[in-house]
Formats: sequence, structure tokens, C-alpha cells
Amino acid sequence: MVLQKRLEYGFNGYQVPPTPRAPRSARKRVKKNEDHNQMYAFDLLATIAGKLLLEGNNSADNKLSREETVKETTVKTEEDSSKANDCDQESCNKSFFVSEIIPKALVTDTCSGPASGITVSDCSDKVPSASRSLNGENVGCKIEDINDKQMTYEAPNNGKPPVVNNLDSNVNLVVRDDDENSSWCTQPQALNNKTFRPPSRIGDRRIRRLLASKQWKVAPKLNNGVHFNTDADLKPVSYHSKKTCYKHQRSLRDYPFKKRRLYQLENPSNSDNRSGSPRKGSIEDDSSLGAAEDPAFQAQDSHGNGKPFDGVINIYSSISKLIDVFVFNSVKLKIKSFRVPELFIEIPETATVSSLKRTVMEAVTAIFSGELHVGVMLQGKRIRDDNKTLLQTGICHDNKLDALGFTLEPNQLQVPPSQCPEDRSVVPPPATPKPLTRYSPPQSVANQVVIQQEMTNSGKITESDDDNRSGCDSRALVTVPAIIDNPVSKSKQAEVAQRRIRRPFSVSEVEALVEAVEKLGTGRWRDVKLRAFDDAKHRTYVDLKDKWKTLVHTARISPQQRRGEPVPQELLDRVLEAHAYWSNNQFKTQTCRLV
DNA sequence: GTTAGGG
DNA sequence: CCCTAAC
Repeated sequence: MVLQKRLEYGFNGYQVPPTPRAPRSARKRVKKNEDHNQMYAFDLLATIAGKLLLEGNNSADNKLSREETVKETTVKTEEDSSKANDCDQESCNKSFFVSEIIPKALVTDTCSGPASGITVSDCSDKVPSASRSLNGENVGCKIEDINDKQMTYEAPNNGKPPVVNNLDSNVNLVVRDDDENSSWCTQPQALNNKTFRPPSRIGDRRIRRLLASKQWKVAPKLNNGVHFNTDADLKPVSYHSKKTCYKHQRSLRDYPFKKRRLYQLENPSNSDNRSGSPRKGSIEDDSSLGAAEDPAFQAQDSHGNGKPFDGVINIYSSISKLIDVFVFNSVKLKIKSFRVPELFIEIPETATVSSLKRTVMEAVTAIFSGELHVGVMLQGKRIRDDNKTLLQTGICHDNKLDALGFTLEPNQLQVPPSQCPEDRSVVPPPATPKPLTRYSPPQSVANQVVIQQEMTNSGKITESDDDNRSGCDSRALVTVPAIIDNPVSKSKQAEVAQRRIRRPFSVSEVEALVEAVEKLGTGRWRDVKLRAFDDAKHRTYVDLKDKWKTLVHTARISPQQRRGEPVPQELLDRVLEAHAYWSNNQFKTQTCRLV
């Protein structure tokens, strides 16, 4: 039997026993960086697609087997001062502004162009003229987003992974395909309650796994799926459903999730637990058109010849609603993009652009990986009554079409109280401005990561100027729930998000290193670490090895060539001496064979 | 997980 | 300080 044991003497006669190996659980570990950017992008896009893309099916048949792809989903940062001033709590702090509706007359037609924004189309062109003539003009509204794109994720084509392009300083995530042959309102729609499904658990797990690998605390699971306000108590109505243009009717929730083939959603509990029968092909779900509750209106059957008019009805109201139904037979929201009006990123100035991208990516991913709720904003005010029809809320009225928005709201349980809307402390308070170069987040956001990015007109990312902030302003605040009161995880977040901050060795550290190497040699960096730098958590044995390497180099070059804090020549001399000693193979591999 | 060495 | 082959 042969045992090997290091000799217990070495340089300058030091008597150094081998350092016992610590238990595995006690060893320090060095986390490897893994670049999952592309995976992130893909998962993010899938998530976005699952939660945000409310888009009409582009063909008559709504079969699940139909090839469906994500059209466009964009994430943008933009200053939007017009909204936030009257936004309420949720919208200010926990939401994105997703879209806005602008009267058609006010904006250019973006349907024909490569609009990078939200388009709300009423398919006016395809609505029977008899319907349109009711008010004599097109009643659609289009939403235009004029933002430039910066960071673009292109959906995997040909099996290739998504591509990240940094085109500008806006953050813009795009999934697209070229299938613009959508043809709404052409055939009777088999409205299928199953067509809109939340992301799958599998996909969710995948996202979580990826995020976990990056030490991101992920918001609660998506077990309950995505909650759409439009789901609430929507009652089936049958009026006119099968006549005229109503074959085109489709409520918000019926817009299919186009990426579902990639992220097949196998959570049946989420897909069909809405009101009414979930049976496939049903056309009954036209409740978004409203007026269902109106007795006068309901008095008319779909053929206009069934039940007689109730004698005591407000005929004008009824006609008015009828007109509305004719004109706004459906509301089609094509949310091509949603905006993150403000991102605040605190990152060391030594961070690379790559790490910046990664940080943004991870933050956005973390946001979307959590459970999100959708809020509906109209004219800057949140629509709280989920039971109202779109007609009742006025979403279909052209006099109120100036501002329809959707908000994405992270699970509120994850939001610390400090994130209350009026509590502006979620952003660095003006009294304590924090430069972007700060490594750690402000105290006021100790429990979260605040991502906020301000854009100048030129689209450049600029340093945060707290003086420019005023009230619950235009910027929706994007907050990423972090692990509460867990500094370790926070440091790990920073660690994975960017290159470690450079921390030059002090003279005393160099001295400790030299001394340890003199005793232990140049091949036992773990032991050097444990012996001389066990308390210096930021110094890994690889760091020590690297430092020794540079020390040797420094000692060999002329003092004029040296940079940084000068190392006493005495120490450098010891470095050379010890290095020469331990470089001798004779001492490096001394073993003692015991029989 | 450590070590060694290039980047 | 990062990355990774080699052990």
C-alpha cells in the first residue's frame, strides 16, 4: 500500500502541513457564468406571446392544429408623460403601459405599414357597408407606436435561436414572422374558448429553471394562469350573432395565443374555466359587445322577429345600443407592442455593454416569468369593474378612444409595501440621488431591483436625473421582485448580471499572499485562500493565483512599467524568490511514500 | 472542485 | 478578472 503525503517543510524552512480539506458543504463555490441570453429571449418571447398577444386568428378556421406564430411583440422604453399623471396606484407602480388607443383620425394609418406598435382595428373595410353607414364613417381606431427599436429579438426562424440586436438605445423585443396574411372578418369564426391559453407549466418551469440559474428570484407561479379582465362573468349573448358581420365577432379573450404550438399549454384548468360553455366552436361568446343586460335589447332575438318588443322600453336607448353593436360589432386589439416607459438600471460603470444587456434581459424576463395580471386603462383611469362590457365602459365609443391601455401587473403579493404608487421611494428619492454607476441598489429599494431607463430624445440611455422626476409621472415603474432580505442572493444577482467589480489588491493583501505562497507554494491556491484570505469572500483562489501571476510579472518588469498602487520592492523581491523556489519541480511535487 | 494557463 | 481545459 502506498500513501502519498506532502512534505511538511518548504520555502525558508516553513513547516506547513497540508491543509485539510473542508467538508464539501463548507467549501466556497465559484459560480460559473452561463450565458442564457438567447434562451432567455426565447422564453421571454414565449411568455410575452402567451400573455400579451391578443390577436385575431387570421383565418376562418380556428383549429388548434393551425400553424400559428407570434407576430410581433415588442418591449419598449419610452417616456410617456401623458398617461401617468392620472394613473392610479396599480398603473404607476406595478404596471406596464401596454397600449393606447388613439382616435383613428388623429394618427396615420399604420395598418399598411410596418407598424411597430399597437394596432386596434375594427376591420372597417370588411364590415358590411350597411353597418358602417350607420354612422357614416369608419369607426376604427388605430394605435400607433412610433418608437424606434433598439434591442431586437427575432423569433427563431429555421430553427435558429433568437437573435439579439442592439439597434438603438430603446429596448425593443420583437418576435415576428412574416405571416401578415391575416384576414380577419372573412369567415364565420368558430370562437373557441380554448384558443387563448396561459403559458404552459412546462414552459414556465423552464423559464424558472433558467432564471434560477441566474439567481433571479422568480415571482409566484403561473398556476392560475393569466387573468384577463375580460374573462369575468362574460355572459353569452345570442343576439344577431349569426347574422351580418357578427361572424367576425371576437372578444378579447378569443384572440389566440399564437405561439402555443411551441409552448403547448397543457393546463386545462386554466383554459376553460370561464363563464359559459367552453365548447369548441361556440359563437356564443360575444359578451364583449355588451348590451346583454339591457332588457330592451335582449328583447330582440337575432332575427328580429321573435320576442316582441317590450312595450316600455326606451327606444332611443335601444337603437343607440343597436347602432353601437352594429358599428362596434367587435373590438379587435392587435397588441403589437407594449412599452416599458421607464427602466432604471443601476450598474457599475465597469460593467460591459454585454452585461447591461444581460441585466435588462434578466430583469424583463423576471418580470414576465411571474404571474401577471392584465389591467385595462381607459383615459388614464383603471377600469376596475371586470363585469362591465366594453360597450359599457366606453371602450367602443369613439369619444373615449383616446386612451385605452393594457397594463401588466406583477403579482402584488410580491410587491413590498414600499412600492405603493404614491410611495415614490421605489425610485431613488431626489434627496439621495444615486448615480447609475452605483453598484448596489439604493436603500429604498433594498428589497427589489428597480429597473428604470430614461430615454432622451436621441434615444440614448442617460444617467438618471432625479430632479426631473415629478410625482406619479409618465413613467411606469418596472420593478423586479427580489429575494426579500437576502443580501447573498442580491450579491449573486449582481454577480451573475455583470462582471465582478475590479478590486485591486492592497499592499497588505499582497503581503499576506506572498507570505502564504512562501509557505504553501504556488500550486496550492485553495490552501492559500483558506490560510490567508479565508475572510476575504471576494478573493477566490483563482484570484490569488492570478494575482501571484501578475506579481511575478510585475517583479520582473522595470518599476517604470508598473502600474497601479506601487508594491514595495521588498515584497516583489520575495515574490521572485519564492516563485523561483517553488518553481523548482523538486519542491513542487515532493511526496513521501509510506509503506 | 482545483489547478494551470491563455485571454 | 474571465474562461476553460485538464485533472
